[in-house]
Amino acid sequence: MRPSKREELIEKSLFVFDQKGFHATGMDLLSSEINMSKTSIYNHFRTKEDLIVEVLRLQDEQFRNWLFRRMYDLGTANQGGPREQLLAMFDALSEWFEHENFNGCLFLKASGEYSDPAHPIHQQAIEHAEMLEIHILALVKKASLRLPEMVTRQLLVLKDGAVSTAQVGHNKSAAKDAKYAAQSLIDAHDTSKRKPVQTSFAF
Amino acid sequence: MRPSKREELIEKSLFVFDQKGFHATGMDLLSSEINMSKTSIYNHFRTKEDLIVEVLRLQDEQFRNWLFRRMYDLGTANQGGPREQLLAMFDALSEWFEHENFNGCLFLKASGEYSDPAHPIHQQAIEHAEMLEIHILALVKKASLRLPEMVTRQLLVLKDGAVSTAQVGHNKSAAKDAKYAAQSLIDAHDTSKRKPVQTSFAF
DNA sequence: TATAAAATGAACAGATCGGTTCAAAAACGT
DNA sequence: ACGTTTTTGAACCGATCTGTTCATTTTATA
Repeated sequence: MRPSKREELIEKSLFVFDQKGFHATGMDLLSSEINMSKTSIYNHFRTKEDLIVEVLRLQDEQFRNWLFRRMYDLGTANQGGPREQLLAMFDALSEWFEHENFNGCLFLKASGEYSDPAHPIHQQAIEHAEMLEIHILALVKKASLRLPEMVTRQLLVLKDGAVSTAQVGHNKSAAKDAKYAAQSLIDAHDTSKRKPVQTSFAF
Repeated sequence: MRPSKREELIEKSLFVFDQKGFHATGMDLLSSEINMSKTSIYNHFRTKEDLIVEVLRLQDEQFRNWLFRRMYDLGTANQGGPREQLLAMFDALSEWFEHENFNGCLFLKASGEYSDPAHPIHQQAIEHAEMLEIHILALVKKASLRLPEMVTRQLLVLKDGAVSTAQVGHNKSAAKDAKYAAQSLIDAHDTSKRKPVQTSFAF
């Protein structure tokens, strides 16, 4: 069994599921869209759901690789450090949103169509989020931010909010808005800066 | 045509679609779940998609009514003003997330299953977001925050991020994290407080 | 070039899809 | 109590669903 054929199947299925949705994509349609016989598909995967799980695994790998690489490249330019890499996440997101094939987050859509958290497909969405959190947390700690776990979760809330806002489409500036919000958050927790005053006072 | 039967149909369908998804819910199953004959359903609605649009209209009305009422009640306690109402949005979200029937945002799921922005179902999701934005913007302006449009979009990004984080389920503290982030944001744009310093400086 | 492995198309299975039809029953307004 | 409206169940339609079967062709390896 050549690995390339199987990989090609998963990659092309990823595109179709992303564009048309999981339940809305029938196996006959998928077969014709990716130019592979249904017999072959079922020779590689026992069920449609098995295929979807593998599709999500590939997307997890591809997305994380792309995002972290992009954060690094954009963030380390001009002597940028971990703080700049964190902020570059939102510039990377912006690039993603502008892409012609952007159609929302596959994991978000997967969790929506398979809402049982115990379902293997939903589990993949959960695992993807956990993997992202590990990497972001490491960067937040490198940036010496106070309350690193909370700041990490907040940055990921901003990221997910930008993604879902971009998916629904009511706000084209989601990535930029999220970036400015992230800047405020990071500055407010930067140990190298004076702690911002939280209570009101006169000038 | 009695309005009560039709309303009952929409309300019960709302629950089923929310729990099982749109494509995953067949009309025969829906018919039995809501105890109404398929003939009657199709006497009220020409197509399944027409029904879904009406379901989303009801959800828009119910959710906005509930959220704004809850923001007002929670936010105006203890002499709270618009600032407290805005922050109360995240307390309301937290209540929602804790509810036994919480299954994510119906509009987010709708936009995921009907990704064409021109589709009437997707349009309902967009309109819902716009209606929310109008109300939040009014509150932000009442709170005399600088850059009210941007702050509004940022607060909504935090809200959507908390919702999608709670849907995927990898973070139970999403509402609380979003609230703290919102506090930072609001304080940073409060005209009655000293403008927070954005550049680093020594003590 | 011979042999094994993999991919193909097309038919098939049983279930379900969205939607329609119709005669009978139930609920309604007056 | 009447006639109208609404609801019902069940059968039915053609299409599509996930998944299987199988004989044939293509591809890779040796």
